[in-house]
Amino acid sequence: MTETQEPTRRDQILATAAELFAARGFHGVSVADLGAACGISGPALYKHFPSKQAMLAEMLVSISEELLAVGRARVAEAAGPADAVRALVDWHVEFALGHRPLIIVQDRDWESLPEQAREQVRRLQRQYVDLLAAQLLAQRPDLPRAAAHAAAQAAFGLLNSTPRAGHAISDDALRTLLADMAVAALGSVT
Amino acid sequence: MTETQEPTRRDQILATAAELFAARGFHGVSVADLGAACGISGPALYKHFPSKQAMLAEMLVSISEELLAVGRARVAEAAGPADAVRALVDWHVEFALGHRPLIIVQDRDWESLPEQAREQVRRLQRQYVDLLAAQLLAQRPDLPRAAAHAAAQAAFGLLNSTPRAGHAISDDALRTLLADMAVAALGSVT
DNA sequence: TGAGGAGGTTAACGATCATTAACCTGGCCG
DNA sequence: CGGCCAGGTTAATGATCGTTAACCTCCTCA
Repeated sequence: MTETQEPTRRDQILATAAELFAARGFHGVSVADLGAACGISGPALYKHFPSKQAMLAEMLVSISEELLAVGRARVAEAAGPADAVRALVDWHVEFALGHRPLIIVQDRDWESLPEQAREQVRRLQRQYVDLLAAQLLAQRPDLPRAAAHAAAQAAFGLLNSTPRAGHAISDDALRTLLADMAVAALGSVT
Repeated sequence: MTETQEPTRRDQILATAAELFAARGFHGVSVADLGAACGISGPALYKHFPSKQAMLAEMLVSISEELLAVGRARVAEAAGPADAVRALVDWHVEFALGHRPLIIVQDRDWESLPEQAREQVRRLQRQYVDLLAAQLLAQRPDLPRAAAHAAAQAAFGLLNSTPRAGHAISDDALRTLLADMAVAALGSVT
């Protein structure tokens, strides 16, 4: 019952789609390209997804949901605000390093989503940023809310620079480098 | 001789193009849209630019050149590495706040550039990041080059989160918030 | 056995777009 | 005066692309 599901065909398609979208942009990949990369061709994708936009929507909604859900769980487990900040940063950098293409697509191509999914993703992302902002406010109650929100957003901007980086540095080194930088940046907010 | 040139028609077109590209993405703006936003219509743009891609190229190459040139000047004026880091961060945040659309377009749509311009922008951006990385290395000679480079890139990722922020916070407050965060983040790199 | 659906295929359609063609117009200069 | 050219216009072109249609072929299972 709790065994891990083997990856379905849809998941494989989504994974290669994420890589192609990350590399060339949503509009830079045709369904023919995408099909070819999956070993099938063009219109066969429509047996699995109703449209090209639906693929983008599915991948972006699901990662936004996962980021938020796990983020909330980590905050709940934390001993206090400082602990929670560290936990959120660690979670985000762990996710970003493990899913580089998705991170790239999420902050480059979210505007190509259909209206409904775009709103959903925006709402999830906003809740996710607010999760971090709330911990900053818990630490420094006199911090203006707008400043806390901007600081949280800036921290994620730092962490999301990850996937664009070359591979001249090991993942482990990059992980601690980025996490330390983000925590230091957030610590400087008064 | 040294008087400031009045903005030419081309510049006005580039400015509105930057705003439209930032709002909807390079592929999300048709030449008809862009013409309409300029008060002329569609093909008239070809009296000023040889192609739509050429507009993108001109704006991205020129801002990359300006960022690098001024960045070098600020470093040259600086008293030492720590001073240079602060100067580079201040310069970048000043530029980013003053040219939000260009910053958005630069890191979202640079892949839509024609081959030649893309290489040129990549080279300029790399030199710009190296400018900051070099100051970090001057401060901490035993820092691995790859780590310095990654740290510099992360700092710019933080600063470039600026333009996407809502306007709930004043530009002045945002300027110092981001600059302090970036400096703190860079200071944490050992 | 044989019906049916899941998952392919290729061909065609319709829309959108960047770009070009062909043409117009008003102001500047010889 | 008269021609030219900078800077517009609208209409046509050609390519690309997402999507649909029509058809095929196993595999499953009653």
